[in-house]
Amino acid sequence: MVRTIERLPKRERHQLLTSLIEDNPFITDQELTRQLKVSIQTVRLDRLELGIPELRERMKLMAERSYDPVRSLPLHEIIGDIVDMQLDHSGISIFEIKEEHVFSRTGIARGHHVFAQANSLAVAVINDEIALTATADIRFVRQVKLGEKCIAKAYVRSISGGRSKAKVEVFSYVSDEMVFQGSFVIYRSAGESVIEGGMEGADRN
Amino acid sequence: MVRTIERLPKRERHQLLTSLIEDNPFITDQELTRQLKVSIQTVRLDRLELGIPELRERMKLMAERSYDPVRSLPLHEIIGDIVDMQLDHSGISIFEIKEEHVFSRTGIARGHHVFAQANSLAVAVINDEIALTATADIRFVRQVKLGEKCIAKAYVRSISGGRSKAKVEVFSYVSDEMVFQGSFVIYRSAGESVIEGGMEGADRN
DNA sequence: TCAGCTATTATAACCAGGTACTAACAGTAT
DNA sequence: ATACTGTTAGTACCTGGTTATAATAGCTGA
Repeated sequence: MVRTIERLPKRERHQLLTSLIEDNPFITDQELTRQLKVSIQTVRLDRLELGIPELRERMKLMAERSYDPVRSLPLHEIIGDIVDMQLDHSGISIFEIKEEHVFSRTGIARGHHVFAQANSLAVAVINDEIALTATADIRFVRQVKLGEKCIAKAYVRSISGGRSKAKVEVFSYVSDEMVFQGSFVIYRSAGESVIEGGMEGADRN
Repeated sequence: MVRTIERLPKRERHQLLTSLIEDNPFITDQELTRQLKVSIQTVRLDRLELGIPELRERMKLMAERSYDPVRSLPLHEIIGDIVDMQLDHSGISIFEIKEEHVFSRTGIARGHHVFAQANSLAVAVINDEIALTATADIRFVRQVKLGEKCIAKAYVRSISGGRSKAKVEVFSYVSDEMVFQGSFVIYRSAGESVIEGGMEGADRN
């Protein structure tokens, strides 16, 4: 038969359908019919097989996610992904600079995102129920730009003051080049009452 | 007639309807009918009068808002609301600590939010096309807790280094009590090329 | 007292964007 | 031939509405 050139095998069509919906969740089956050049039933069978819900369900899920005040914020716990962690000793996290972290005009990351990565890592590396940043001495060595991956390394330098203070140094790199350096003093509660003057609490079990 | 006790005058019903939808945007007219004890037609006329779109439109709007990568993030430009601004001299912003800024267990604000307010204010107060944080020396004096309003005051202390550097001090208060203090060095471009070592760019016209 | 008004309710037709099911047909494999 | 896969078609039904038209109740002013 004159198998039209357009027609894809099922597997490929499934992939295409998935990616079409992924980068436009607001697309209707009608539209998909047009783009995939198959009948609307096929589109629906495909969605069924792939477990992709109907348009309205997709919108509802998105709306619900954005309505949840906790999940809707990216800066909840630790900023960046932990890739290595030795409590009370050192830790490493990676944080990719995306559109939402930069100034649109310049493509340069806003400083507080780089700070947030370093700060949350410094707090996380302290093995204690509650850890709070007391002071920080930071330096932005060079700009970090859109798309760059920022690797923060934290080292616990000392635990002093009757175990109530720790000094943590954090260095952030973009491929071997240092972009940020910070020296943090973290207060820690040794299971006791909250220490005055801090700013961070770490939820940990 | 036995005007049922439940029935509200139109005005009050409108208010109630508005607030019902406000704190549960996922409610259907059917549900509203039950809660307001009027017919579904009345509910719909009310929505029409009040310009409240149907459930699906409401969900769509929410989904679209959360899908827009720019609008979906609260930390885009300046953190906190500017209440006073004298460029190259001083500025004040207010930032309310909400659920999303604190550790759930302790109710204490994460440090980088307080830092972000101070940092973005320090950058904003510099009257230049591009302003970048070079270094910061900061101190969290005491914790800031859920619900507290953080008032940051920035003062430009000096403009030196051939107009390419500015020193800005920021003090943050919760009702007269200082909670944060920071000393920032901001690089500025006097309309020239970008200076190395900075981290912030300010979009301004 | 009665027309005129607003507010409310009822009824029906219609819509988008589906689900669920049943059937038919083409091509391919066994 | 038979069975199986993939695709298309058609129908009934669903939710959560819209739009339009009409009927009813209650109050108001002259």
